[in-house]
Amino acid sequence: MFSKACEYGIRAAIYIGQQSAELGRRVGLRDVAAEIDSPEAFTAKVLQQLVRAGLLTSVKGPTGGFELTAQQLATVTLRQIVVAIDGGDMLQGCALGLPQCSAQQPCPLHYQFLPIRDQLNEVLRTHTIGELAGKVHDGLGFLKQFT
Amino acid sequence: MFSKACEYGIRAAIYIGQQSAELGRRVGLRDVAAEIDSPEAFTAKVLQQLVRAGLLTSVKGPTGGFELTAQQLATVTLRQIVVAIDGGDMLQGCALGLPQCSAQQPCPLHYQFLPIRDQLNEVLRTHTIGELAGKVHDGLGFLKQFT
DNA sequence: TTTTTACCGGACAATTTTATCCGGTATTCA
DNA sequence: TGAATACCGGATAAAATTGTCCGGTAAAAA
Ligand code: FES
Ligand code: FES
Repeated sequence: MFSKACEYGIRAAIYIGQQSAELGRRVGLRDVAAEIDSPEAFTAKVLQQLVRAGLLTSVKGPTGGFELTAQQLATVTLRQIVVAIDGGDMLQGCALGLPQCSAQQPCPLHYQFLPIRDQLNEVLRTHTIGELAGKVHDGLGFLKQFT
Repeated sequence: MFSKACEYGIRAAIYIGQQSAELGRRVGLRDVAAEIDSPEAFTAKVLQQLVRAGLLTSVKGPTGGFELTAQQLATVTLRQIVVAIDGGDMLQGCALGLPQCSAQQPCPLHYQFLPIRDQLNEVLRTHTIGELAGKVHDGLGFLKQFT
């Protein structure tokens, strides 16, 4: 579905968002990688992408780390993260890989896949990081497997 | 969504199925690759996978090529092709990459993604190659872009 | 039987994705 | 000011995916 980079990016953003929202504190890379169970250096690259895209904030030096501002918590959507990392192909492209998806020359699956893709877009578009972070805080969602 | 190999495999199977159903003739690799606009040698690898999985039939020598029997046309589903090439991860795995998707420890997107994944499974499970081949024959579906 | 056709199988190569390492820079704190 | 902290950026490497090449095998036709 999503690339590994995108999976890490989403999980990281939600974790950082939860810490920002509930505890008002920044979290370091080491902490993030441990809490979402991802490779540290690779996660750093993904977070840098998100920072450059303006979807989360970073601060250098001691007491530094990553955080989501109140504004980011309320407005950054899953879709923005997915687009920033994976691009829009999965959100617009043809399921069978035709160079473009359109009703002009639809692939044999076009009309079956449209509602699925629309629903995916809807989910990604209507959920903010703050909202998902709330679920984690309430114990309704997990970002790694606890044995 | 799907891997390139899987996209080629689905398009190829539909094209071969259409030729088998409507014209009762086998098609060669060169023909397949041209009609679905895919790299020839790579497509050969994918077709070999599908033959080994019993989802389509190949015949060597002159007048040989690939075909779908009447039984295969009526019973082989998209899901079988996807599973044979990409495996079942996209059909069962967690959207955020957790090692397993379950309501025991759901990721924050679990309940939003379940209906999407269910609908995807339903589409793949309920459409046979013969059915999709019919759309191509009727001009309702395309397997490559005509300019 | 010989030749030709076309799939099969394995090795190989290019590209993309995933992952690591390390020095540089900015920031905090003593 | 100096030292420690932690993100930044580029280079590098490993792995997976995508793509190619070529000789081998089976089958049909001459
Ligand atoms: S043309 Fe294939 S999904 Fe629209
Ligand atoms: S646990 Fe993530 S989709 Fe089910």
